[in-house]
Amino acid sequence: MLHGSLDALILKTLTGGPRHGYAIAKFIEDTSDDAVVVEEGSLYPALYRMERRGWLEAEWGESDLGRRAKLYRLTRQGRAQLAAETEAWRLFTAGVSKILLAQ
Amino acid sequence: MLHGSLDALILKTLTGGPRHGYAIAKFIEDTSDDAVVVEEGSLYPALYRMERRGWLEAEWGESDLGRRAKLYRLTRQGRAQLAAETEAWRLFTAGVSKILLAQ
DNA sequence: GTCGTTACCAAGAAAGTCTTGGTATCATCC
DNA sequence: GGATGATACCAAGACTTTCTTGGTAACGAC
Repeated sequence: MLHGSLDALILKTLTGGPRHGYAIAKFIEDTSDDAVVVEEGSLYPALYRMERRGWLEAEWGESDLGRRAKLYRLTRQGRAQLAAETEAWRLFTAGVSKILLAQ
Repeated sequence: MLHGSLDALILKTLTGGPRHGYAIAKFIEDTSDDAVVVEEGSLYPALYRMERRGWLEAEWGESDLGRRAKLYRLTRQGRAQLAAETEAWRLFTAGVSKILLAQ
């Protein structure tokens, strides 16, 4: 259950430099202490979608272990999208918290 | 964009006593300062779904203004569901925040 | 030589939400 | 007296995201 936050999480992960899909998922899971789990069936469609929209660019390269991997990096549009989604997320969760966590 | 939080928001709203659909939506919008907007096309399907699952019970009655309205109230199962969803939401948003709001 | 990890991809199903439309009553304002 | 806005409900279908399940392949460890 990613609740529409996956795009922002991927974009944010890539602010640390280019990464391949598998590494992005691992970063999100590790950093969130497994509170956020990214299934591959969610991850790759999200990457294609975001590349198609111009938020990411991909090229084939190698992983740290020397294996074939597709490396994604942020575009300028991706950075703008991240800023917008982060602010929207902040506002939305603040609104939900006012209701859900009251009392 | 409700990101799967609508069920929990409705359940929480009903802890304040029985309300009809329109009043639930207004409460959520007002309490969140319009950060969370509930479209009717999202609201009513959610209410049916939750009634079908035994989280809510409905009966016809009157609104504050004396108009015909269907009043929903929480069941015991609904309370349990609210507790579970609230905790899941808390954990999930904490995980997302660790990534998205870092730096 | 099987298992776990790394790495990618495809197809279809499921779920939730949104869009658009409809019904009806009542109060207010021009 | 007619339009508008608010209150209150409902239906149908489209859309998007996510999940499930399956597949390919290479590598190391046991």
